[in-house]
Amino acid sequence: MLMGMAGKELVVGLLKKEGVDGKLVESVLEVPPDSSLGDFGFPCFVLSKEWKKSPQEIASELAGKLKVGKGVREVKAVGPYVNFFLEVDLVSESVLKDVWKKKERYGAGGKKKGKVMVEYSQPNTHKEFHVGHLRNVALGSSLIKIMRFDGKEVIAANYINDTGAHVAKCLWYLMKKGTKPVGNKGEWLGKVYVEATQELEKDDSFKGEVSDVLQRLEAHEKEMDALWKETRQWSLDAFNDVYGWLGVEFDVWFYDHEMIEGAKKFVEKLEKKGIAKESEGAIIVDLENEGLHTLVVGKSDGTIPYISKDFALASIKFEKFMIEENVYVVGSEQELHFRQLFKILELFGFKNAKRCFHLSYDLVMLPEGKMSSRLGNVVLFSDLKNELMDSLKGEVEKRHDWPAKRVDSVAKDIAVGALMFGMLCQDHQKSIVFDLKEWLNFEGETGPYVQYAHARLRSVLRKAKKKVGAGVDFSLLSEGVELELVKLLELFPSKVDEAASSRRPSLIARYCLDVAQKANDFYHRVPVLKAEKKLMEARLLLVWATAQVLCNGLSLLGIVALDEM
RNA sequence: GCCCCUGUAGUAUAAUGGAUAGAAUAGAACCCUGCGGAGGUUCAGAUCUGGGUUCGAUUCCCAGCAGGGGCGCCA
Repeated sequence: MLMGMAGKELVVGLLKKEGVDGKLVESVLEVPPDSSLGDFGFPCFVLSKEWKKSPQEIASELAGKLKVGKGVREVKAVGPYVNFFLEVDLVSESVLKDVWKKKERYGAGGKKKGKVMVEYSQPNTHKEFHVGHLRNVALGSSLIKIMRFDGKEVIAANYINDTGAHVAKCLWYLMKKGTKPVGNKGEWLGKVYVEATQELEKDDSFKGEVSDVLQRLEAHEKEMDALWKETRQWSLDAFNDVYGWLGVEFDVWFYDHEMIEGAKKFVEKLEKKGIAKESEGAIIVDLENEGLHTLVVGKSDGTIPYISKDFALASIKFEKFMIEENVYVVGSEQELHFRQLFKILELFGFKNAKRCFHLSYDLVMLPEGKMSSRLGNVVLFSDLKNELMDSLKGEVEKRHDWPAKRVDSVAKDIAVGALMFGMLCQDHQKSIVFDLKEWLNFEGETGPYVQYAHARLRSVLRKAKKKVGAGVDFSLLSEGVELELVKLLELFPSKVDEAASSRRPSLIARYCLDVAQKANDFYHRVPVLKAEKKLMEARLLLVWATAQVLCNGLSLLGIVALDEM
């Protein structure tokens, strides 16, 4: 990166001498699509008006005048572009030495001001955990890793939905049927909830019974409270199993039931400030002028709706945790909800209300359509996990004669790799169509593909039986594929920066794929261990650096870079 | 009805307004006496429609069409 900048400066300097504005050059200078075209390209369109010539003429004129030397090996006009070729060993030396020096910190950004809280996962207790929820967990956990690596202080938060109608429905059915849990209690509870909703659809008269349960719950009736606590814990245990398996962590846990009092107080303050008012027995906030409709912040039966609890939670985040930036990872169907929430926080007067951000993502769909618990076509996380593990254990056993424990552990790392990568490699604004067959196929653009590329590089390093060092002859790395690989490695720090500031983990996933593809290309075309000694040393360093960058990139996605698989 | 998001090979996707739209899967043909075939090589295949802005549009703007989501007491 450092020397990449220096290379850019050399080019800027050369063009400045010919009377081209330096800042202009910096803003438009680009990397050609194919490295055979050069290391940097200057598009001459921008000068066309000022110089009153066609871009092609300008390009050839400039290329003729510019002098080669001092790190710049060649200047060539290609159509409307002036392309620059840098001294190759200059680039590889700076990049590879940089990776060598920083190792697992290569790509990390400097410390940045401003405490951020990222809230994600937010599961409902008493409900099933399916692959749709996995997308949220992948996005949130990866974003946090990326932002931290980029230098931000980030608090990872979970917000458990442990009260409300869904809990009442589940407990109502549980009591009605009097069934006892079998197997994983949390998962079993999720199935009870599905049965409950199906039962409710059959007969309208059950609604009264459920409403009765809800009221007894909110009144903290002793017996009901005990059942709530017990069953809630089953769900929490199940969630923690999932988080543990995925290697996902939270710094703080908030619970829906803890927000009720604060929510009531907040709504009172809203009324005092004249932001909220009474209407038809309910308390509402009119945001019609903002184009955000009218919303209910206090129900006519005296209970508190979902959004008001978010007021209370936001107050805690701003006042107790003193955060400056507030990120919510939540599905796109709640976009209006968050626009309303942020607007009210702003009207209320929170200074950092403008620094609230809803990272919305689209649904995980099935080939036949939307997933729906009601219709029973949901892919449960646990089912997917088990299928993946079965398939992967078989694959690992085919290749290695390892003890069962190691097979298990490696299969798990690959399974997590497949899941996380699958959820992250695509833009979050687009829906993911979930096809189990494809998720069990580990070829192509998948996590295991990247992990495999890494494992092969590590294998070369193992077999070399020679210490890798940075004191090599960099000019020996002259093959096209070697230089392309070096240039890809050079990009990593800027990719991290871009992914963090645009909050797009998918950029890191795509980048890992690019590096893995190039690494495979290199692996097939260029022999390392059979090369002459000096050349082998240089190539070993490149292999080592590539593995390091893949490892750094994968870890930002929550994926283990395996040495053997 | 109004608001938001998305339209790229058969399928699912990538591309700060720039060079030949890049990969993947499925299809066809190949490569283990070459550092791990969970690989690699070759062939074939795509920007919803119509306007506009621009030297230049997959990208930005407008209008349509198609799909998804949302719109005062669900979360």
